[in-house]
Amino acid sequence: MNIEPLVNYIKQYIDLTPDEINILSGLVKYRKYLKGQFVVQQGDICRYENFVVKGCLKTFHVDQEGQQHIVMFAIENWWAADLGSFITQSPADYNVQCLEPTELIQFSHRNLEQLYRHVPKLERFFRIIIQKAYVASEKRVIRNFSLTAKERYLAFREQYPKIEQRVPQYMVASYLGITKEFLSKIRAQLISE
Amino acid sequence: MNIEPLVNYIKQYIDLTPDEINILSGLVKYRKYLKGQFVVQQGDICRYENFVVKGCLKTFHVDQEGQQHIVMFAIENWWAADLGSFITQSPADYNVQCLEPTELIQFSHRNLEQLYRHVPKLERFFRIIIQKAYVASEKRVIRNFSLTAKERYLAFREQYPKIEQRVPQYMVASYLGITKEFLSKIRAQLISE
DNA sequence: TCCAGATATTAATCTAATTCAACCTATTTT
DNA sequence: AAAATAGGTTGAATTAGATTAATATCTGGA
Repeated sequence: MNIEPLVNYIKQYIDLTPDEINILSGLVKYRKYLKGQFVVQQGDICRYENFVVKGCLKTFHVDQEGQQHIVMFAIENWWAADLGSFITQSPADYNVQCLEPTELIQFSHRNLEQLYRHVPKLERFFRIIIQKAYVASEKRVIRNFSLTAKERYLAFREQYPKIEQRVPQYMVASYLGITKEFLSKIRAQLISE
Repeated sequence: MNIEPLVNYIKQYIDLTPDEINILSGLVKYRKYLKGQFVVQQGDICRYENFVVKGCLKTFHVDQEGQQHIVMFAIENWWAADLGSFITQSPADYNVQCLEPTELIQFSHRNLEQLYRHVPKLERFFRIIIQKAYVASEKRVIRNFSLTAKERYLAFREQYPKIEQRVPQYMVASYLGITKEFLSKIRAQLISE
């Protein structure tokens, strides 16, 4: 169980004493997944908030017509979960699936509440993390409205170059909210410019 | 200064002692705005996180082409700010403007940090609030991808009936990411059905 | 009461993006 | 080596929604 990446990540935002690190490491699970495995499935309750130690995941929603919409990707030092489901312990709207062999540090709902009690500083940590996620999500809403598909693709490439290299193109298209064919055309056009 | 609505709102999530309420009320400002006034302007630093006691506001972004995109509306018992700007105390991407005479309870960045120190429970409160906001924002991203403009309008009407009655139709269109003309067409179509 | 500005509708034309269908690689599987 | 599978490209037809422009309606002052 390699908890170090998580500790380093947390230390960017708050200090942790060795004692607190011990409490933390006693309240999380370390788990490995194979490529293709589901960490959360739409309709199930999301049991864990997951910190990615290694690997790559996609969070996606399947709509009434059976179409897949990717909400986000997660790689090393990111988080993956259906947070809405996790918070309220109600059925998930999203699936979280491994695109590579993946290792996660998992916080169960109950243990996270315990953790808040024993290390209240972590309440602050998670507030800060979620604030950042929220701000990013709002920016995405605006970008989707004010930019063309091509501009959105360029912004994605700029912002997440590491992800573009790790996931197939049709998933990038799904993340951008366009068809794979149209992304292919955009790319062809960019090359010929 | 009418702090009661805020206290009642907070008490939905955490308990507050009379002492804590006192500390709180000592660290917030109460301010009235006229219709049309700006609470935050794009480019300025967002000084306050604002709780709406009375009134109605819009948060919007003006893009390079000068087009206005409404990110959210806020009415009684909601929050209004450019949270990204507030958190990092950097220039705002959004404007927050009053659509009616409005009364706000304002948390300055510095006072909020003090408040966290004196009443650590509030760290928990704001974490919960922001979690909810984040989940709502993600849902909006998905809805924008998987629903047609008509479906999005119907969802908006369902979810925020009070807001639809209070703001002009062209602002609803902006919130939905469509033109006012197209919204008008959708409405005509819905009536004739 | 009437005017001016703000808001809403309608219709014609235009365009970004989708759909569908065929085809083209690579890479695994048998 | 053949066949199956996953990923990517290309082109023609279609559509959701934008743009433009003209007209209509509503509203709150002087």
